[in-house]
Amino acid sequence: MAEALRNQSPDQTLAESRRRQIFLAACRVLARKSFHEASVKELALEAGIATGSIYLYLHSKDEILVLIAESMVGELVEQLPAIRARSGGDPRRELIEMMSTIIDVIDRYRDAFNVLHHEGRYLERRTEYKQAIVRASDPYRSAVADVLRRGRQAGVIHFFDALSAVHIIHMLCAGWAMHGLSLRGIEKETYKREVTAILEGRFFAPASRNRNGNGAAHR
Amino acid sequence: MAEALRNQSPDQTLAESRRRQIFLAACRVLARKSFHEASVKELALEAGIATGSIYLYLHSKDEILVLIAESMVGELVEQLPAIRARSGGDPRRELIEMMSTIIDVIDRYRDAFNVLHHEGRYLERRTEYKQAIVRASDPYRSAVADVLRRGRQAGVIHFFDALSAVHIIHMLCAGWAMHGLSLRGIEKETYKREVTAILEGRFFAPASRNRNGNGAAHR
Amino acid sequence: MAEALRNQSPDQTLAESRRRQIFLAACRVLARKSFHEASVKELALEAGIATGSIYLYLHSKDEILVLIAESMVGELVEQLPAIRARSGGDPRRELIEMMSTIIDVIDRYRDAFNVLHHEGRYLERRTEYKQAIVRASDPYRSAVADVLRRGRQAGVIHFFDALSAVHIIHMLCAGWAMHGLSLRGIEKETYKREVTAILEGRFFAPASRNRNGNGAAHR
Amino acid sequence: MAEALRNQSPDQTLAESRRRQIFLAACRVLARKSFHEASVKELALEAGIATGSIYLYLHSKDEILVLIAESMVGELVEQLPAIRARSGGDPRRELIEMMSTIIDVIDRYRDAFNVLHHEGRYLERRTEYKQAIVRASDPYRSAVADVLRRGRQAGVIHFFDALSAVHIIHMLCAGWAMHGLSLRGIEKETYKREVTAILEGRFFAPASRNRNGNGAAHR
DNA sequence: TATGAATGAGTTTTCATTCAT
DNA sequence: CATGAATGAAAACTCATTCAT
Repeated sequence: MAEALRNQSPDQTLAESRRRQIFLAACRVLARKSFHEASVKELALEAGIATGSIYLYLHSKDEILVLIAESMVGELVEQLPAIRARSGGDPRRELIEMMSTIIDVIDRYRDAFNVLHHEGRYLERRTEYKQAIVRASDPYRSAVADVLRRGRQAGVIHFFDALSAVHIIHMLCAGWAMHGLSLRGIEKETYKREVTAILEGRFFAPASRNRNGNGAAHR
Repeated sequence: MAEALRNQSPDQTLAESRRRQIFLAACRVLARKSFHEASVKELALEAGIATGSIYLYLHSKDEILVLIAESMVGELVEQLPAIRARSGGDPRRELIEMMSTIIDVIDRYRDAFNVLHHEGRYLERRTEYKQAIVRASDPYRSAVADVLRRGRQAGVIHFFDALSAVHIIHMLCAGWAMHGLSLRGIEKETYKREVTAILEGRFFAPASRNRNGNGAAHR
Repeated sequence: MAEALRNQSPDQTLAESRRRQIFLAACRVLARKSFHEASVKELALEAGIATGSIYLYLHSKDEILVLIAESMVGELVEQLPAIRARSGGDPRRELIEMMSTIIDVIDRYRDAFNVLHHEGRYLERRTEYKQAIVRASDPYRSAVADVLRRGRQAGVIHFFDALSAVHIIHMLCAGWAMHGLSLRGIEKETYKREVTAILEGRFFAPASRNRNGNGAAHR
Repeated sequence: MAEALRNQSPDQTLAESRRRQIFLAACRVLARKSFHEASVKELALEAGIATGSIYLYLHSKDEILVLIAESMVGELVEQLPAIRARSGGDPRRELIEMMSTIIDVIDRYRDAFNVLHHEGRYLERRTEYKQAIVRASDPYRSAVADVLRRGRQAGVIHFFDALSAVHIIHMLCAGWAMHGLSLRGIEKETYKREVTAILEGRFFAPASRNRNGNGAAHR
């Protein structure tokens, strides 16, 4: 790593490490309170820096949302090559594995993810942030879209509309983070298995087979 | 209508109609700004009443979230008997129709729904609101859980874990409201068709057919 | 006065009286500290209202400057008809009397005037305030410009450029408020007499009389 | 120049040159924003040094005001001997020439002058700065007072009170810097001519000549 | 019931100044 | 001498809530 940093100015390194510090602090604080309940003062305190120091690394409180997007997408993207390698060329397997990884990342930063998911919608409407948000989340959207496209080309994934399909995949992953009391106590692996089964077509019994009365869950 | 109200005290009638006024005003305001950007003053103005009058019908600003939950769930529940009647006894058809209706309601109050979905999580943590939120959303959760249970009993719907399944169904519906820029321009019906196809098992090609390279989308 | 207010809504009356309260408080506070040293909190406290209440009657702290301009110009304008009546139709006398009154008003709100004079320059550069400042000070500028114009027409006041002349008259009045330590102890009437003498042409001895060595001050 | 500096320690030379750098930077910045809007960071940046380095040459931000006073008065004082020489012994001519030079200096550093003129009043009240401000501006005050005194002795300049007279002369010069929108477009020379004419007694027509209806501007 | 002026705690953000390097 | 990251106090402004009318 020392090697990787050799090309960066010390300032850039410092800034990056401080931004990481702030991101992790935000995740901890957002587990306790909403974005609007959490004051900059509290975020800074949790990050171990002075209130004003936040503004050396961020232009505004709202930019924390951009920081969250960048950090989470970054962690996902890092793992994409390994996922692809593991999938043995089957886009279906690649999609399932990718979703599993997405759920893992979302689970790791669950509360920050929820905040980003909701508040990001308002940020997108403001011209100053729109570009930053889109740029930050693009690698994620693209990766999912790409697997789906390859799956369709190979004839193993079927969908009508690519944008809708990407969004639905996203919602199935996001779902893990978004339950309130209703999913309390469910294991993450249970959730993953359920989602996988749906995508693999085991949710509804086939109409033709219905008469057989084959009621065994998930053949 | 005068007849329908005859059993209620005049006070309850007025209160109900004012709450409806406030709910509809909140929907309009929340289309423009987030819950925290929208002030009570603005909500009252939009509802055509004085700032202070809000507190005659609501205990606090946060209670607007409870009001939103009650109003939306109420509108869904009204239609459940008709859906059931239309489904001809097939829980699969009933589920698809129910989801279509849920998406319609969510679409009608899209912004209020998003706010409720996000902020509700924080409300649930506060003991004063927990009960109210759960009570308000229970008819919705129950209705979905019930169809799934009947579908499983009939052997036509398969899932491992009931809570997860209910939640996933919810997320697939909620997904329609939660897209930001990414789904701009997609028709609601396109989205519904995509979701239905996934539940009906047409998303992944069956493993056996994979080798054939059958690339036709959605057989 | 009760009669004069009969046409105004109570709200307008309340707002006007609160604005007067704030203006007078600002004058007192600005005698102690500069505009930037004086916080809104302190201004409100001095006016006997809560911090936030300032914003019920003013859009921003900067609008206090507009309020000062309006209040001071208002007090001057009230007296213009009487001055004119007293002047017996001689624009020279009218100008001298008008300047005396201006100096009196400036003296009454000396510190507020200094602040307005300085900070107003920055306010003028901001489009949101430019119009308000110009509108507020226009009656003052116009009144001075008008006397000068009439004096020139009557052949009793001589100047090259009207704008410069108005500004110089203003500076001679403003001068009374702007001394720091240097004029400490001088009487206002002494200052007025000095200014009057200059305008009446007694400052420089006429070139022809120079040789006489007539050193008597102000023949 | 190397010769001229031979007597100074190298430190003083560096400090002097840095202070000049800072003064000129302040003039540029104060043309854009007020003293309170201009941050030390911006002043340092404009001067081409680091933020913290300002404090090697100045004890505080407020001391910039003292620096401005010293620098401007210094530039005026340099030219006093030449003015005196040119005036041929007539204090009236000397005063007019001195005012012309003062207006030139003020015009050169117009924005810095305005800031000094206003903020200086608050600095004078603080014991730590009072002496410095008085010491810095004294050569200016004294020079004007001296010409007036000589003019009075020679019987060619008439005034009642010396302090008032000095202040009025100052205000007439300062006036050039202090116009806002009202004097936009007026030439400096027009302004000087107007001021000179007033001091030379051509502003009001003599009472005796009034009847003649002599309306020619400035005989 | 209805109003909306009043409150003051709490928010985000800025910035003069310090000090380790 | 020079730097600029770090500090934390203080500022302007907002707004949920109350209450006299």
